[in-house]
Amino acid sequence: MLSKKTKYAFHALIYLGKNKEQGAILIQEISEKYGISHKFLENILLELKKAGFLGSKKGKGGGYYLIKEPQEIPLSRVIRLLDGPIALLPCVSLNYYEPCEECENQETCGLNKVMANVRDETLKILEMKTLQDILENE
Amino acid sequence: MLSKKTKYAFHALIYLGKNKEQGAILIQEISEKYGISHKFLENILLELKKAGFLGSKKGKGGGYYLIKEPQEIPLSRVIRLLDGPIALLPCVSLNYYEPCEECENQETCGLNKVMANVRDETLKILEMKTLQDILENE
DNA sequence: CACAAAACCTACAAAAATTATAGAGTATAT
DNA sequence: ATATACTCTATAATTTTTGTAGGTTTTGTG
Repeated sequence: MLSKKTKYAFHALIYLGKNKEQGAILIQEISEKYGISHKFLENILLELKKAGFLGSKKGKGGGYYLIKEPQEIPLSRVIRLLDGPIALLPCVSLNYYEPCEECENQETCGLNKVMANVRDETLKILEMKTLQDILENE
Repeated sequence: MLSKKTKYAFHALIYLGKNKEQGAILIQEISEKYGISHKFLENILLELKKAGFLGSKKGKGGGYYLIKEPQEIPLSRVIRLLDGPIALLPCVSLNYYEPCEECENQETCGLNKVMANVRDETLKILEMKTLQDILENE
């Protein structure tokens, strides 16, 4: 399951995507809309900004806005950013690789091989689906 | 990522699958093989037994053994048993459904629709892959 | 039958991760 | 100059995961 952080990130991205033409949007507007703690959402939006999805403006009239096209934001990137690895095991993670402690030889580990396969198939889906797909279903 | 519980469950199933002809196998044998705490593994094997994957025998000469064919144990069932939902959101979980608090109307939620789609695709993989596939790669 | 072996069961403790909050700092429009 | 609203770091609270303790029950064996 996605963490709340990631779920909230998606809600924020969706809201910003739907209201693109309005320019900068307040954290507060989004947090009230979805009943998310203002401060918690603040951290999330900041991460999304640092990752290059959002832009922001300080001071009066400020707020956040999308700086990427919705079709350039695959689910996989958002999930990796907020939740970490998509792979089911650390030893098959492309972005957060770590060997499994209990595994003597990764080369001959059947679990490793099958999970690498699952990862590839999962990534196909999560890289194909983008914010655009979500917006089209709203 | 899978929890350690689920990962250990897979290791145990693999070990029992590989050593099928030996009959009942001690918890201790598995826990030592993979460096898993005996007591922690005990709980896991018990769950696998209650779910109908394993049989057991008490007393001297006792232990655990596989009672299902490896091809009858899809990854999805093991993951659901130990880790819970496979879906990325509670509102699209088939086995652990819960509405999302922040979502007014699930019927018109684009996130819901896309995540239901992701769930279907993910399930196709996790239901197709079985313990048998892992054993074949060992 | 007595005993030892090994699974069964419940509850709890420790550790880690997630979720949430606090408060001071910085940039900007008016 | 001031109010507004994002930025940043640290920390607190909560929940989940991981691990431990200790007794109970079943079963094979001498």
